[in-house]
Amino acid sequence: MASLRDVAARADVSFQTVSKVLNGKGAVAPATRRRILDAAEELGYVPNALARSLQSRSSLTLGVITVDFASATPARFLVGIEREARQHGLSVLLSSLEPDGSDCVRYLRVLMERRVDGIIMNAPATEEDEEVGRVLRTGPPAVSLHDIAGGGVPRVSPESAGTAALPIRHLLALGHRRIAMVTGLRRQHSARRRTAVYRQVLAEHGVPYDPRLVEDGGWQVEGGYAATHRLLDRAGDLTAIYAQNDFMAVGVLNALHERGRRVPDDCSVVGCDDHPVAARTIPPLTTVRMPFFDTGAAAVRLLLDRVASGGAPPDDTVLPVSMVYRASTGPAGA
Amino acid sequence: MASLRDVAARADVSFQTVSKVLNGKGAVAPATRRRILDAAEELGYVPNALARSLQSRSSLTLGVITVDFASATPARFLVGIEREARQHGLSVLLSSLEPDGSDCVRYLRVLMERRVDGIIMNAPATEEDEEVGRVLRTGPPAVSLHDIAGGGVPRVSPESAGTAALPIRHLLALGHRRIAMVTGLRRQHSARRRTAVYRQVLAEHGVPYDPRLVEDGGWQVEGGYAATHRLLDRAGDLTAIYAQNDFMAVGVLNALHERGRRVPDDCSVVGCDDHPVAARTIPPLTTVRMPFFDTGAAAVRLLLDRVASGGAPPDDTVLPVSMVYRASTGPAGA
DNA sequence: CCAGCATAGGCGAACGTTCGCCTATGCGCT
DNA sequence: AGCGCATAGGCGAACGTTCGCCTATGCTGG
Repeated sequence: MASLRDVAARADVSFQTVSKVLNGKGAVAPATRRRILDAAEELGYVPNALARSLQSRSSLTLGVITVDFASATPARFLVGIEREARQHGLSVLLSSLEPDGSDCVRYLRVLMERRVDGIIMNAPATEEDEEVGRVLRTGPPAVSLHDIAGGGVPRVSPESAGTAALPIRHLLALGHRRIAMVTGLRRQHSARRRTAVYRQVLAEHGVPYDPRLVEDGGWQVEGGYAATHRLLDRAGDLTAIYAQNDFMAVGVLNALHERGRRVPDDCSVVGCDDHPVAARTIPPLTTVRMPFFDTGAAAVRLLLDRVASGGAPPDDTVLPVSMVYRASTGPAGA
Repeated sequence: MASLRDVAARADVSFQTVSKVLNGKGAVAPATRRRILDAAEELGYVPNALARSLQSRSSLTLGVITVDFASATPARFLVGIEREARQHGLSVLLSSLEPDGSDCVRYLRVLMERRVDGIIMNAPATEEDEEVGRVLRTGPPAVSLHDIAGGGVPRVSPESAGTAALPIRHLLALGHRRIAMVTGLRRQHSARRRTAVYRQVLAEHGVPYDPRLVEDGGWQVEGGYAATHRLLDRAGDLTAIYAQNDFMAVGVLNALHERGRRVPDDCSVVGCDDHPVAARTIPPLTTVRMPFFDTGAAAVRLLLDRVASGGAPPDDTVLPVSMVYRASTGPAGA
């Protein structure tokens, strides 16, 4: 692969002059310029970004560490991140983690070795990992979609309280009192926080908390399905179910169908995320719309601000969520 | 950020000796070794992969160019690619394209500038782009999940003929004759190829081809929904629908439900991909299982072979697909 | 007692850039 | 005629590595 020197030799100038021409800096005579451009063209010269980065001390790369994005949610964050990064001329170096996040520190190190300009974390599994927090604080500027142990890393995320409060209030307003919830992996902060909000909103409306109405669905379709069967087995009087994401809600709908419970007449269902599929489940799903792409984009912008300013970590950013009302919810006891 | 030189100064040796110690090459006295390791530790030394790549002429990076992976299919390929790459110690540089693939050449150039060791393409929109083919042939070894104009780039993909032949044969065996198909974007090769196979399989069974039974669903849930309504409007006698992916099948099921057609009694439905959601639609969806992760992984392995051997592009790799039978299909006229 | 060799570590060069500074040429002005 | 200045382009250095080769020291064996 041709280098500046090769082009220079062919155009009979010094390689620094070639650099000048190719970067449009410095004064160069039109004829020389032409000769250099031709030589570069003929040799198929492609600049070496590695060398450039080495010299300029900026790799124009963002590192992204994400939970396995085979599921919909992380993939959509990732899309938002990638799109925004691209718009700023940055490349994205992608690392996905084991489900338990055990290899996070290792990948952080790889990103640091590659001198990425910034790091975006989307790894709920590492929320309590002190080591991850420590490494993040010593490395390049970082932003996280989740909590980071020990702080110092600004967070950008959809309003987590709202994702539980909105649907529960909606169901309460419809007259429901026995409201079940299918959670994501309960050992994760985000699922636990939503559970706390669930309890609090119920309490505000004078509805007692019943732990038998909460089941772990592990974020997956099958988990939502199995959780619903368990819920119906031990709390058959429930009249509504909130699933913490739409995929689990698909499993919920299926299980209710199997049990002969009509939706929404016998049981209302609310999902979360507003995945395209939610619009066409049977019945179409009332759900919480999450600003996935915007969150990813906001994370990138925040990171770039940090890189540019070099200042202290800014405040957390919270993006609003909203309800989408469809046919899967109705008045209690209809 | 500390460099070899900084560590060397602190340990009072030459920086090359530090390099030796840190890479475990060459003979170094235990005491010196200790001093160097301590110095590196104290300074928080992190090697500079950029400089290393410059010298070693290998970036240990794979470039991936993919269609927008907000939809399920490309995301799952990507996961397969990323997992396999990780296992080989390679990082993944991610670029996603505009829907029309117009920025493909630009991103290829970025990858070449960054001296990636190989390129994996997952961009159906550029299948006919001659320029893309040309650039790919001059760059580092590449592998594509789709066709590349002008050839020279080995292809790794699920068996495309099977994805249409299997479900159509299944429906024919159930006695269906009026079999409709909801395609992906029809201007793409893969969708067109499946249409050709659809015609051929029908012909083999003596069933005439009726263009009114084929509709474009554009790969999306809503597209599948709208296409089904159009199909029912103009060919109400259909008894089965094959949707070229599961998300469109969700839309198909919903539209049939709206029209009061029971599945599978009044109309059978087959999807494609075996997305987790397919197992819990109402009714659960008969579908084609695609080896997404395996395909991504196979692409990486093929690419690594090419990088290692430096040989000529190997043959195309085709991975088998299979049927998953669920409740959405049944005998015709049941 | 010295050749020979293993061991420890230094040193120069190269990878491909960018940047700042220096020099040579030519021209206009007083 | 001579000064100064703009223009064109050369040159050295630096970014942080790795690699191969060289040298100094000390030990072993004949």
